[in-house]
Amino acid sequence: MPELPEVETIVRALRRSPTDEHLAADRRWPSLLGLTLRGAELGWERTLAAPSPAEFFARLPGQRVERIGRRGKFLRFDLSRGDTLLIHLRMSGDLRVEPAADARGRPLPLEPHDRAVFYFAEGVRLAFNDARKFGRIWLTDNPAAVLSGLGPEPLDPELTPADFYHRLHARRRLLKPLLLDQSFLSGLGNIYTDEALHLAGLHPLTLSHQVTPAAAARLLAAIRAVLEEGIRRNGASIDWAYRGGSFQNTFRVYGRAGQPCPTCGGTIERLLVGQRGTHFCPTCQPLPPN
DNA sequence: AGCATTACCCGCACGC
DNA sequence: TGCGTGCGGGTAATGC
Repeated sequence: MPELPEVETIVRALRRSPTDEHLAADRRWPSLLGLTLRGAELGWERTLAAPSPAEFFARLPGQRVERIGRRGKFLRFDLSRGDTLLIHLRMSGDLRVEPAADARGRPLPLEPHDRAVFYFAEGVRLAFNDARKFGRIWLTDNPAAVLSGLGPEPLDPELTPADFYHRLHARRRLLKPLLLDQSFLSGLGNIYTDEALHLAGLHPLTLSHQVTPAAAARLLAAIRAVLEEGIRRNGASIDWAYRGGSFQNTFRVYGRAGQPCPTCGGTIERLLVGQRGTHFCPTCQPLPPN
């Protein structure tokens, strides 16, 4: 489900200080910062990518959450004994923070599809819910080994239009699958890629090495614009996975095949590119002659 | 050799 | 009921 803006929204919510003014209004997200892990349980063992369940259960208790962050579509929790907890939500993963027990101390029931649950000494728990079971969790003292293949962060100002242009020309690939490739750029998924290509006026089948410097600059600006708009709207909520965000209300092309293009009024088309549904406006996003 | 492409796989829920 | 589809990504096989 989640792409960069959805993961960023979750990270910001998990990070919020308990004294934060919003917390009183939204009890779904007490801050996890500073809380101490007491234990965990797994509802689906394969959700744990590493280490073994035995080692996972042995290493977790007693570690405090010192930092919460994001790298690409990974959530990252730095713990107090040098370990890092990494969570990738893949297609259908979601997180909840909630009390672990009621006022009488009775454990509260879990939801269907809760694959992992982290219990904290302070009485709250973090539940990882994932209907499709594609999501993964790592507990590691070397997070760089898991994250090392990721390309640059699209919102990092150190990534300049010139860098981006050079990266595009270092490959000879279709723009759509290239932008989805996390080793090229980290954080984009199917929705924001289609939205960015439309905003930049580039056909998804454009070859990366034929993008001009001006078009590369436009594309990078469009990627940043759609990601920032997504973050501002707390992400997108689509299909049966509702997460509170509203970016879906501003989709220009994604999921709108057969409907009018917001720019020119022409009809949005849908293609299959690399097994992924791809939505675009043939008028606003012409395919350059080879 | 190394890069790019394609097909397939992984569980499940939903709409038609 | 059956089929197509999906906010992701890993792997294997094939092609240039």
